[in-house]
Amino acid sequence: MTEPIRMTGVLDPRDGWEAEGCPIAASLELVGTRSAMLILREAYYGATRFDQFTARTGLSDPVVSSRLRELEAAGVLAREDYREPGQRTRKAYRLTEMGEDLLPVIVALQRWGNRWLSPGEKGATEIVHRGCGAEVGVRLECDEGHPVAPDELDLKYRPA
Amino acid sequence: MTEPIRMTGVLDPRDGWEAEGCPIAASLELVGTRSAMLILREAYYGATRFDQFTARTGLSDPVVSSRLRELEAAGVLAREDYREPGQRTRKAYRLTEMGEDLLPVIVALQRWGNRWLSPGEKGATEIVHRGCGAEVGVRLECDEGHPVAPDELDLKYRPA
DNA sequence: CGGCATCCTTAGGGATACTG
DNA sequence: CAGTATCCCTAAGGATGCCG
Repeated sequence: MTEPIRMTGVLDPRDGWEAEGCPIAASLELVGTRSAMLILREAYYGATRFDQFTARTGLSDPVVSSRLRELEAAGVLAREDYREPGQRTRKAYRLTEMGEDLLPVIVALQRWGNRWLSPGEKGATEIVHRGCGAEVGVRLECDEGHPVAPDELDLKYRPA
Repeated sequence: MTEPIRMTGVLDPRDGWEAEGCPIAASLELVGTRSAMLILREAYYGATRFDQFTARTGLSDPVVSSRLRELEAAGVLAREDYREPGQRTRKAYRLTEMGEDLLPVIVALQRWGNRWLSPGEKGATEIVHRGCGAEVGVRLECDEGHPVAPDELDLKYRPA
């Protein structure tokens, strides 16, 4: 065990972040459920139709129905009609830019689960770099393009 | 909206990943609750004592108690006694290596929430690179050190 | 201060059945 | 195929109270 990551720059811990202002809490309100995450996982894996989501997640119809509508309302998914030549109209759920931007969260969870919770290497999946074949993870980087170590983080609070 | 991220390399979608083998699902079993994430957030922000976790997360005592024990049992946190000179013994919860390794998940959620859910810029927090001051996010990278674009991902299934 | 036991409420989620 | 409505069960979480 190493030293805990230290974040500075907040005067009083009670000043604000634990409330609704916290973007982490806000994110969790929307995608913090198991069902939402599993549906997003399948969206990244290429699912677009209702029955694909139910079959591949193992979630029940009503749950998938609710989550899809919530995610659509929030702007994470977009529902569109599409018609292949000679086929009838179908519904497709596609990731929006907002939805795609969540990919690192899923990749980070995947990587962490594989590293620390893998039930004896069996039956697990791996996300790899196409071509290169190496497993893909996630790395801290600031908007200036610098790689960031865990102990170089500051927490900044923007008061209202 | 752009094209969905495509993952290839799995023959039959039903072949395995949706079940217990999925490391994402496994991760969610452990840290997929709001309370677990908020407690981890505070651990990264420097909290170590019981009352810090309750005060800063707004969670009730019993919930904090349960989550702390679960996270400790799983190896994410370690409980240790410490004694400052002249003080009585106190309990401290510290992140293990396994726990620190989850940091990218929290940072990714924070960044996503800030970008897409920000409630009007007010009262929110930001994680910045110390010194440089730029906001910190997360970036896909493979074990070979290559930066990875979202459309360069392959899903690999390792059967039992 | 640092918790756990108890009780209660609500949100997550499954089963079944029904509609366009 | 693509859902919705209803019903029910379980897990998440708050309030209160007690105890070392």
